[in-house]
Amino acid sequence: MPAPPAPGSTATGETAVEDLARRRAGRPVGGVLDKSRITRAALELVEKKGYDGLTMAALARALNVAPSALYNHVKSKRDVLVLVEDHLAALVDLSAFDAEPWEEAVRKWAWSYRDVFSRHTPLIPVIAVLPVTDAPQTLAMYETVSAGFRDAGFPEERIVSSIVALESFIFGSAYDVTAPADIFDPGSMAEATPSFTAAVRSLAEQGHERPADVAFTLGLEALITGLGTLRNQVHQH
Amino acid sequence: MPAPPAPGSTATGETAVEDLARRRAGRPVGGVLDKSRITRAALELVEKKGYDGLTMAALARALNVAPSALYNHVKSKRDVLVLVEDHLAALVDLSAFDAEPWEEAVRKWAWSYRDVFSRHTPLIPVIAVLPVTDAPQTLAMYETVSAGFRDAGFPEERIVSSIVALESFIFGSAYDVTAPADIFDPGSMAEATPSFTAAVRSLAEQGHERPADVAFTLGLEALITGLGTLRNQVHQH
DNA sequence: CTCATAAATGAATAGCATTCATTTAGTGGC
DNA sequence: GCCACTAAATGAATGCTATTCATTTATGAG
Repeated sequence: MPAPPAPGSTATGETAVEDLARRRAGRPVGGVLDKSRITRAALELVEKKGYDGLTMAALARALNVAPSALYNHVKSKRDVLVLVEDHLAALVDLSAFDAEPWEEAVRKWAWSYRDVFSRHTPLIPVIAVLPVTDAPQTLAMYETVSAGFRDAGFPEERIVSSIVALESFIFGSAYDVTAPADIFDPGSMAEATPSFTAAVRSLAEQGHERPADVAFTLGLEALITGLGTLRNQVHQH
Repeated sequence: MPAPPAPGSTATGETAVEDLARRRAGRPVGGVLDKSRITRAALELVEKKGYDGLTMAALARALNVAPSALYNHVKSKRDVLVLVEDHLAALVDLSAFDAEPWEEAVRKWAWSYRDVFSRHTPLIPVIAVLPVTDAPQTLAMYETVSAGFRDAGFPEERIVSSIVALESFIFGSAYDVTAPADIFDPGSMAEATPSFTAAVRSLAEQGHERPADVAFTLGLEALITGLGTLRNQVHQH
């Protein structure tokens, strides 16, 4: 039976011990795989070719390896997506939970979270149902955010639900960013939909911001205000 | 050049004229395709075998037809998904926009919308970036909801953004419904994440409702309250 | 009766994730 | 210094997938 992940293991599942052993082995350049290298290559591939270009074959090719070799390190393509997701989770800005008031901390976290995953929407169906155990960096994010909610005076039993509500809004909003600009143009159906057509036109006329940003601001501020009323005490500092 | 869709065309793109012509043709049972039949078969297939079972081959088989025959009626599999999506949009409950106050109308719409698509999450990436022109029933839903917001006193230029914000929350929440029950179990990482672990435990202890429903209620009520403040007049009736 | 057209066929293509028996190479034990 | 064990790579093969295309079939109009 394999030992549980060592406490010092990184997000990609590599331990310092394994790494050292590998280094001592003195293998020539290229051809040697590990989860960290797979993650890095997958991310580069996605940035270069998009998620359609992220295939097991292409990933293997980028690593100078046969496709089947990948399966010694991940058990499916989904595993690769999880590795990428967890790497991205570490990029989400949590700094405001240190010093700033709850409202501002949530605001910065949410915007950063949305921005990161709006460039990686194919991961959203994966994250949304991903057990936190499989994604240590994502779990670390939840820990920081949970602590922020607790310190802000949220009752313990409402913290997870509040975070889930925000996260749901964030995931949905990440899609909006990638939607085509004319997604709401009713075209030839305009006469049949007068109220909607007028509303779309009205937004277009005075909108200078990106429409997705307007909606995100609107929803996020509503959520911050609404969820904020759950607090039973003010964050002192 | 083909004529634009007739005014009387249905959600599935069939006209009464075409239908009549087909009926007069008196073809034997089975083997004859149209968008309506394709949509119906796709929906049945999804309900029986899930979205993994919805392949062009399986769909053709259900219709007693060669896979390539489908491409005379849809130009890609995505088109099939759009047909299904638009059929589902017609199932969303809009009745409360007739008589009930704005808050209650939005509440019923949102719950219904989430429930319908929580059983069809693979469609979410498709809907989220789908031009409304391609989905008449979906567009009809937007018209009803827009009119409801207008009548409730929303300024015209904020209506679309408010709906988008709600929709984003709804799509994200639809994923939550399908998530495994133990998705937040920190497992062996519990000691490393004390705040989060305590919050998860606290929710589990007193939760009788489905966790996804608690989060949805929390977020939805916050959004209704928050967005409601945009109104400059009360809905009289 | 003829012709144009819509719609179905079946074969072929290219790509996909994944499996498996086999080979290679490097490490720890003796 | 050899032997055995194991981790990791290979390359071929499998069974899917959506999609295309030249060809055939059938239907209704003129």
